[in-house]
Amino acid sequence: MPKKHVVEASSSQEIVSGQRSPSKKRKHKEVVSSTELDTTFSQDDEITFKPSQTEINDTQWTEADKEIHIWTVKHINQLMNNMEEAIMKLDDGTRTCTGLEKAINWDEVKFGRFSVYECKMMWHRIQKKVKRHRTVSEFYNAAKQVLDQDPKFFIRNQKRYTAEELYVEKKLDDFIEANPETPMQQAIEELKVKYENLSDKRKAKYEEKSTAVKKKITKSSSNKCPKPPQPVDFYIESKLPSVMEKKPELSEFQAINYCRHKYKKLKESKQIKYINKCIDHFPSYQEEVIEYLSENPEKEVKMASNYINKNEMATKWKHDGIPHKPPGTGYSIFAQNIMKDEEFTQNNPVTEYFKIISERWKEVPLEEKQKYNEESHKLKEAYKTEMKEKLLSLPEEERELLTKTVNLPTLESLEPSTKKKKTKLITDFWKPKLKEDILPATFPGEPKHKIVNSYAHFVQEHIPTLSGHRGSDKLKILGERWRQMAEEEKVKYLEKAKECEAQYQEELAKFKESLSKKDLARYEEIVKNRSKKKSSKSKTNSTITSNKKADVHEEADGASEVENGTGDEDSD
DNA sequence: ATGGTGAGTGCAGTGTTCTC
DNA sequence: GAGAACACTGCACTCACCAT
Repeated sequence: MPKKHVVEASSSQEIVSGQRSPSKKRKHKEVVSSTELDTTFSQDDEITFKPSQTEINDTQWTEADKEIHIWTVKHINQLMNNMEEAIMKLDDGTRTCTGLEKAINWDEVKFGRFSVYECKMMWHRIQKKVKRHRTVSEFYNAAKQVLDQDPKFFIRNQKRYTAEELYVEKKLDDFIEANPETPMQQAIEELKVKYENLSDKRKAKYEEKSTAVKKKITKSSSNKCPKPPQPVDFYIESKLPSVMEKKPELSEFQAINYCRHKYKKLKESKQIKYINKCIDHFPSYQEEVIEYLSENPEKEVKMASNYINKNEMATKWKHDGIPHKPPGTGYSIFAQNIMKDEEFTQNNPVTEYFKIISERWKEVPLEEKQKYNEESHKLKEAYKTEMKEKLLSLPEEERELLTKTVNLPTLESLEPSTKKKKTKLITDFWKPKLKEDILPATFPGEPKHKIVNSYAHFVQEHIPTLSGHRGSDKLKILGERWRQMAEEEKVKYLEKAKECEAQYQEELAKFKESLSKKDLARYEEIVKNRSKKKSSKSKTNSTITSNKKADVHEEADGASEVENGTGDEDSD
């Protein structure tokens, strides 16, 4: 499994912005005036030169570059010395000029007031001049040397498209060697006939190569950003030749579709092979995109972050030992059990499944339902434990990726207490993460507001005695009792309320004292926000109530209209 | 707006298999 | 991934009541 699965879009953006756009180059070209770059003589009386317009165009000039464009013989010698050192570090005898230029550390080469770009430019000029200076025999010897090392070097870029051409290319050298008298054109014709007489199996081999070449050419010519292949593509790649051989009646397109269909029906254990191939290929895809971006700096491309889909990812994790999520509820288990029955699924239309299941579920006795629910609970707990163990065994980075991509539970959600803790540690308080975290409802450690209402105290004390009544009835009864209560008796609750208020104020003052200036400001902000929310809520509530009332009126009006025969429908 | 609480409601999300 | 039909869960919220 590749360590880095996801490449952030921002990094690819950097690649884009890291390139100098062609327009910028043109700007520089315009700025460099001919008078500035005139050939001059230095104090050393040595001949200097100005870069040609083409050289300026080829180079990425900065404002600073323009000022230091005069090279003397001394400078050239210095550059040569620096280049020698740099080349000695890298050159293993096989590097080409282009390859060397890419690998070289130009920061070590640059010197004095000459920038990297200017040094590069001068090195280009030196190479160009040396090439022109070469004699024909030197050139011939160099070419011969290349040919000895790689006989196909000078023809490698010729693209051959068809399977037949690929066959001819492969066999031509041997054929000519064996038949030195045969003219080239005739040799090609004879090889073409030979190809025609090949077995289908051997032909398929060349067809496969041809498809790959065509694919490569179309890819480069269409200049589209590479896309990550899917597991099914790897399956097609490996199976297509044999499918086409076994089913000659199918066109290539049909054969591909046939492969797709086959892949869908493949067991998960077999799909894993192709999913893994896909994952292994992802770094190559990233490289392709980076290369594409460097060639097309003007394009804004977002690199795919998911190279396999959710299901495939789940298959992969499942295969790697991630426990499979159990069915949700007792009813789900019941439904699942019925669905397992092939007779049931074959004899009923899909849309009827759950109608039938729900009917059967209704007939299940309560005790049995309870059993299903217990089983569900057991499975859930077992899953939680297993999942927790598995997640803990993974490195943190991988765990995060896993929970993000497959929507697997987080470690927190697997904790035994299912209810979320509402109070936060004061140390965690300043960590802004989620929107709701920015302004929570309460401040950690804040004293709870005490009951300042005498009636509320009365309710609090007496409501437990009315356990047999409905919630709404309880307050009805207590309201009645409160009204009948003597004023002297009420004083008790009034004093309690006052006491509570005083206690609350005291606790609040202590709490505020314990806070730092920053925390206090934060707390006050929360209190302010709380009262704002409440007032807006009460406003919306009153609007809803008034709207409801209006609705009721409208409904009543509408009903009366219908009754009176004035509604639109009735009038027709 | 506040205290209390249970019942009820609405919504989002989960699960099942299969097709398009 | 949506949609087909259904059950279920969990959460947030409302409602009922009253006096201060």
